[in-house]
Amino acid sequence: MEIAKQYDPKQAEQNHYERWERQGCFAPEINRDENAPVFSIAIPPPNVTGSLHMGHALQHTMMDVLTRYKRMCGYRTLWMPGMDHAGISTQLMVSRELKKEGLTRHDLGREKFVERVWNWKAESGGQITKQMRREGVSVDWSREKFTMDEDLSRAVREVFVRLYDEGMIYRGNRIVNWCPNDQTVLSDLEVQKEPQAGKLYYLRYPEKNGERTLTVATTRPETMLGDTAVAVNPNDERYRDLVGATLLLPLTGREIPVVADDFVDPEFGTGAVKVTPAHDPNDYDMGVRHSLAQIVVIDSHAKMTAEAGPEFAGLDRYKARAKVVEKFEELGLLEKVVDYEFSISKCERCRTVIEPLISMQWFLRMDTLRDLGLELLEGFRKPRFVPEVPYEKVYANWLENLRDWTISRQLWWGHQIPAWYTADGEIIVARSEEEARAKAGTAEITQDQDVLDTWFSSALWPFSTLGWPAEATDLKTFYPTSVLVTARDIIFLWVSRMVMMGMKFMGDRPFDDVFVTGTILDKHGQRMSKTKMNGVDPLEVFDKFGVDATRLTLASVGSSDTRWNEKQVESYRNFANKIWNAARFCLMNSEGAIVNPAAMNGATAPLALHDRWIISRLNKTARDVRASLAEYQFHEAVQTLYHFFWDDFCDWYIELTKSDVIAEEASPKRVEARTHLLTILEQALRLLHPFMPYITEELWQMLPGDRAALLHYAYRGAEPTIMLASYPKGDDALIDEAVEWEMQAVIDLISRVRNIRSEMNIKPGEPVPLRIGAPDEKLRAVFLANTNQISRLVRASEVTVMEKLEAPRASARAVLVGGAEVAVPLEGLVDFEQERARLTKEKEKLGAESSKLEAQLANPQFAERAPAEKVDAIRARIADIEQRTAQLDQTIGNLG
RNA sequence: GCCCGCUUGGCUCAGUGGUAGAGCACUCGCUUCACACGCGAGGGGUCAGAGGUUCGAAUCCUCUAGCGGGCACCA
Repeated sequence: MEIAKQYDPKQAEQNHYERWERQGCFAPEINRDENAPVFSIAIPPPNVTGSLHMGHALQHTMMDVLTRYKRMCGYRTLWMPGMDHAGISTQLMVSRELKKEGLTRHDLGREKFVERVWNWKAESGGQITKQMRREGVSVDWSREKFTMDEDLSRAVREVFVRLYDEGMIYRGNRIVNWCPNDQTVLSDLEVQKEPQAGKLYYLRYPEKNGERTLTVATTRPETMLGDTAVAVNPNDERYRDLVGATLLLPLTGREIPVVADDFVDPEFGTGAVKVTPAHDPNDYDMGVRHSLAQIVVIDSHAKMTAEAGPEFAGLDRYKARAKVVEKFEELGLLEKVVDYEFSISKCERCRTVIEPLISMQWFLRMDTLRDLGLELLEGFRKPRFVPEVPYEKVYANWLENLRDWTISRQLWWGHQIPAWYTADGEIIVARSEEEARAKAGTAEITQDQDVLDTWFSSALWPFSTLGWPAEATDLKTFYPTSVLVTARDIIFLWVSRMVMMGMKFMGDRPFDDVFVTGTILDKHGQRMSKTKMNGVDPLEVFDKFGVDATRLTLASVGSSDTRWNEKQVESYRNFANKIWNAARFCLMNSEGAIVNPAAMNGATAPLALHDRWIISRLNKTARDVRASLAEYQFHEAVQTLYHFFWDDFCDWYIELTKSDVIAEEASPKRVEARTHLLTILEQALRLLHPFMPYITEELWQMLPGDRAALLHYAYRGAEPTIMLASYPKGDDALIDEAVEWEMQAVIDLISRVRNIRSEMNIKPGEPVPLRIGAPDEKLRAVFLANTNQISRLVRASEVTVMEKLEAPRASARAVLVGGAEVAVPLEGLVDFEQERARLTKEKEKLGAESSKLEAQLANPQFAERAPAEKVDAIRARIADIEQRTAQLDQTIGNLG
């Protein structure tokens, strides 16, 4: 068989995905076991804007590892793929394209514009699915969904109508976050606070009847044109007699009252606050409490309105600010201006400063929904956050302080709000226009022009994608889903809302676990972002190092943030090559043998020590990987697999079995060794498959033997693929500590001799005789049984095992476990001084360890309070050190 | 303002009460018939600092410093 010396990831990446998909391996229907347990994941739908970034690749890798693993364990698995229409982002993206043609969306009109977005979506979405296929994700494409699909839109309208009928959705004229650039309202979560170096202006407002003035402090002087009161704290002695007085608002001549309100902090500024109910959320609340008028002086484009007066009307808010300050100065009413740092709200997407405005919008009351979420968490600890700290607390805290959700958006791209208005302004909320007409009793109705916040439809994702509101089989089978894998920045935006909507409409949690991944930072520790241009494109990494190597790197990220480190991908690329070459060796020497798990149960012939050892190691590895994955410890799983394959399988097992495997003569022994080797390799490939789907499939398909027989029973009859082979169990009965101890003794012996060779500068090709003394009978038997391997691995000319070591004075020696000792006679080669130094150094090392342990043991309280097994372990270790030290002393003494 | 996380060898990160780990980098030696994307052998850390709890602390508690993140209506 001809196999390339170096692994070419591209070839393997092209060979299998299409076949897996075509044969239905990703669909749950591939599982023929009616009693199979269920595992399902709803993908966090990527936005149809743009392409996939490293964060997607990270999450997709983890979800794919889990899905492939569970599938191999015989679960009926569904990983549901899909995309999000991403309202504002997508609309902005297409608007930007239009701008290049010198057009705005208004030139096209709503219908044509939306059509154009759909075209754009088809193109961009196609790119994304292509990229996902490259990642190797085992999602069921036959079920792919888009948040604006007809069935998902139906779910959105159904939810809206039901919530409206229950009085949880309402329309109201309230103060909201307005983006003057995007011309839409935003929810609190789409607004970002930024520190801003600004000024605090102290303005004097004169009393109407009297000499006094009241000074207020503000960061936004231009809003004074809309002031309808000044508020002070009711307990503030300084202003007590002013409460109820009337002030003359400068520049306008308007009479405004001084009111008392607990909100006012007497310590801040002057202790008197100007109240602008139409342009500040706090003032809005105060205005409601004191029945103050709302005077709108800033419009939706952040320009001053006619209400601001003829001098200001039409001015930009910042120009107006300067002018107001100037006027106050002229009037001698500007007390002072001080530097002041405060935080400013900006639009998350376009960075424009948000203008708080009073606007007619749709809102969702969150009180009862919030309680559903909190009850689930407090009563059932669901969802279970991994890691629990800090996410559970952060999530609970946010829920507790939840405010109503502004769900309408002044956009064209999205789910149009299912509300209609009659000529006389009556609101009809219905599932369709027909239903609305029927309810209204007239065809003369017009639909609300706004669309819903993108996150409204995302909130329904775990059940809308499964067919809700229909009583679909998928819904019964796959809801609730098993786990949600996501980044931490959408816990509020998305996770919490899915929980609330799931509880409300399904009466059950949308997922059991929430695994929150870390973030991949650039090499300087900065977040990757488009604006900073510091992102690393996953496709480029795939091209350079292969998908499997990249997946291993990403799976190693875990739940804490990690800087991108290409060296690490390179080391996993090397690992892939190692796997390739190990398999290459197995396959080049496979004639006459096949993969045969039954041949390794020891029933037909007793197994060699190294066979029993690798079986034990393999099962321990499987057990540990399973335990790691159960806790989403991907990093731990990768480490376990890496060291099993490289250290145990390649460095030791292949080398120990090599002499039998490459024997020139065909013999039953050779067949047996080859069978064992192939069988272990096959098991190792299965262990690796969820992490490295391409290389494992590529190699698995080359293995000799009946591959169909290797499939998990749930997939009997399917086209053979490693995807459907059963995941190694990690059988405790096959983990044998005694065998591992024995093998370890051999490994240690070999290592010590290699150390001697290296330190004594013995040429690698130069054979040396080896004399082993082992007073312990069992240990002696182990060495005797493995003289061939030992001889081969240390390049020994001869190996002599005896009870009591006898060796020439001119030998290099090493002390082993159980009182055993090894000597390498080196007539003429041993520099006695050098050997003395070498042994003395070893003795010192042991001495240092021993004195530490002695000190610990000497503490009477240690023996008293520490658990007995700890004390025993230390005593045993000290005894071992003593024995070794005594032997070393003797050896050094013999040097003369 | 409140809350949280991180600080471990040159670099990137594991470890979370019982003698400090990995990969990369480094040193020495190897074209050993799977692999130089490799093989063998090594060197290197008082686990940010101080105090405390404990028989025992990188690991638990307190404080300090540096870095990062989240939340908040301070005009």
